[in-house]
Formats: sequence, C-alpha cells, structure tokens
Amino acid sequence: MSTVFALVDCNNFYVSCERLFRPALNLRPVVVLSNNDGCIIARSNEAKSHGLVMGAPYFKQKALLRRHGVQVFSSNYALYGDLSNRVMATLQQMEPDVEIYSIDEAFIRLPTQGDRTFFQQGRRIKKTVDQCVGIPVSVGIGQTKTLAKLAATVAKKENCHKGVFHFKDDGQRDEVLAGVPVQKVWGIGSRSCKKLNRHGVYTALDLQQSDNRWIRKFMGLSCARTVLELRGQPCISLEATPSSRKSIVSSRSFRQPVTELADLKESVSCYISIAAGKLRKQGLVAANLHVFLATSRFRTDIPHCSDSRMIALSQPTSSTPLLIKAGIQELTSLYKKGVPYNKAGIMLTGLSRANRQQRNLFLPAESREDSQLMAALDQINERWGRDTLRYGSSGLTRAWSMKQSRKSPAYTTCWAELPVVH
DNA sequence: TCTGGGGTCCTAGGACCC
DNA sequence: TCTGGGGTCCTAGGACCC
Repeated sequence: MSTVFALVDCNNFYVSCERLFRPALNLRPVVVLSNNDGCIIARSNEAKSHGLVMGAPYFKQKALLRRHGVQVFSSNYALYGDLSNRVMATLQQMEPDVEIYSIDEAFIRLPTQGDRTFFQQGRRIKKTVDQCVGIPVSVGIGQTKTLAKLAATVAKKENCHKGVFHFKDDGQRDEVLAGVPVQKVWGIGSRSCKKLNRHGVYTALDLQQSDNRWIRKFMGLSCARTVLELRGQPCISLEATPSSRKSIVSSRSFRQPVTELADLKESVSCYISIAAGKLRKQGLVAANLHVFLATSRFRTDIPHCSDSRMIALSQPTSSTPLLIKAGIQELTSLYKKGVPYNKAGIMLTGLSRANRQQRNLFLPAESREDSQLMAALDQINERWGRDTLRYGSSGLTRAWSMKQSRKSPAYTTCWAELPVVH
C-alpha cells in the first residue's frame, strides 16, 4: 500500500496566536511584524482583503493600516514558539509519524485505516488541534509531500472543504494543478518561475507534464524531483526524527545604524550568548565561528558594505566566554571606523556532538569547571528567564537593540505576564 | 527616519591527489 | 608547436523554504 501524506498548516499562525488571548480581534484585520518592526509577515484574512501584502515594509503601509483600523503586533516568538510546541505535541499524540517541518506546519504519514476515509482523518486532526490548543489549521492530503502542500492551499482557500482537502483521483488532481500558477508549487521560487515561464511553463500542470530530461538539465535536480512529486511519485521522504543541526545563526538588525565598536561588541556578545545557549541545549559543540557586519541594502547614499570572517576554534566548544572572546577578536579586525552598520550577526558551524569529541593532544581539555559553570548558567536562565544571568560584555542598556513597540505579553511562558481573568 | 531571521540543499569551480 | 585523465574535497554563491 502506498504512503499518503498529510500537511497540517496553521492558518495565519502568528495572527491566530495573538487572537487566542484577544478573542475580540476575531474577524478584525490583524497583522504581525517581523523583528525590528520591519515588515509585515503575517496577516489575517481581513488584512489580506485590504490589500496588505506579505513582506511589505511596515513604514510604507502605516497609512493603509490606519485607514482600515488594522491591529498591529510586533512579533512575539516566546508566544508563537510555545503554541507551536503545543500544536506539534497534539499531532504527535494522534499519529506516530510526524515531521515538524516549520513553526506552523507538520507533515504526517496517514495510515490507511479501516473504514475512516482520509477526509475523515483530516477532519479529526483539525478538530482535535482546535479543541486542545485553539489554533485553526488546514489539512491537505496527497500521495506526495508536494501534493499535500498543494492540497493544503486548496483546503485553506475554499470554504466548501471545511479546512480539509484530499485529491480523489488523478483526474481531479490534474484539474486542480491546471489552476495553480507554477510559482505556487513548493520548491519553485521566483527565479525558477521566470525561467519556466520563458519556456512556456505557466501552471503546475504544465510543470508536471514537462520532459524529465529537459527539466533535469536546465532546472536542476530539485526541480526534477518536484516534477515527479507532482505526478504522485514520492521523492521527498518523511523525516520523523529531526536530523541534527548543521549551523546555528543569531543576528539582528539594529534599531538605528551603529558606528561605535563598543556597541557592536555588545551586540556580538549578545548573539553569541544566544547561539551558545542553543548549542548546549542540543548537546552540540561548534568548530567554527563566523562574524558578519552589514550596512543597509536599501541605502543608496553610502556604498553597501557586507563583511564576514570565519575563525576555526582551537578545539570545538560550546562555552559562551570562549566564543565571546574569539568573536570579539574577529569583530575588531572586521570593523571599519565610521561605517553606519545596520546589522551584525554570528554563525556557528562545524557542529558535532559534545560527548563524542576527539581530544587534542597538545591542548588542555576544556575544564570541568567551565562546563559546570555553563550548566548552572543555563539552569538559572531556564528557571528565571533568558538574560537573568549574562555576560557583562553583552551590555546593560543595549541602546542598539531592536525595535518592538507593539509586542503582546508572553502569556504562556512568563509568570509575570500570565493573562488575568476578571 | 523606518525594509526580518534562521535554516537547507545544490552546483560550479578551484585545489589537490595520483 | 605539441602538456592526461580521473577522482575527491572544500567553498562560495544561488535558490529555496517558512
């Protein structure tokens, strides 16, 4: 029996999270902004109908937002992350094979069980998530992940499907594909779309019927896989056990351009503290540390500047102070006086398991005290909140830190911000 | 004035080896 | 004048995803 995939996709996820604790916002237009209150990254259906587009800069949309009385939120990842975990846990309780694909999506291998149809199984999933967490989801079901993704967009859009859509047969599948622009297909971005359009491929059905060898040669391997997936031939498998991270990035845009080395040092220390914490949480160590600095891509009055440096650490580590020391050294050699930087960041690569290290004969092993110190720091910050204990180098006032003027409370992850029932 | 952040995979080209 | 062939590994950049 062939596998059937379901994609569970939370509807307008960030907006749904905000509405969960502000039910008065249901049926009202709502948007959520990216970090630094930069762009619109989530929209309620009402906001979409007012012509607010994904990724639009906030400052350019303010007038339109005001005109339609749109409720605007800064992003609140503590809240979204926590609710995402609850949705995923609910799915994992229902089905054995769940792949958490993103903060708001999961693929599920659907069993062909008894007398329950796939549609009924989809309905059951939707209803359960709604009852247990309160986040509305759409469910798309197909023979491959790519088809399940497509089915989910149908489920989301057309009210008649009750939030669940399953291709009945190949005929219906092709009928749907004929109505989908090729760029809406999972894996086809704007570049590939332009290239395909130039060769007369406009719809998902056109792509599905393209010649294999031509696609492989001119569009590459990933696109060739997508074509097979559209035909119902699975090429992308379900990954129920997450593979271990290959890199960890931490970076932010600044509230306003930063020119002082002292401020950059604080920010880089801060990002390293965040990334090193993630590293330890996953039981990993990093062999390389990259630091990068950039000016705004959008400024035309100064030459664009984007510099990065990588340092191979003398031995893999997850120690915050060791990484901060290396990072500040790199930063100092990267820094150019007078340049108005708008963003800084760090990346950890060469990740491996902390408990499977090759010792270096010529270097002292990382001290026990150091790892015990990090464990204590993590425990305290886990218990009392991020940054309860932090390195002085990451600053106290942080004048450079990002803008978040419209953030809702961390309703579910912070005692002081629990919602109050009157 | 103000334009996000965090990931993965693929590919081409260079360095190097025998 | 004429300078091979086959392989691996690494890296940077491109493309895509949410």
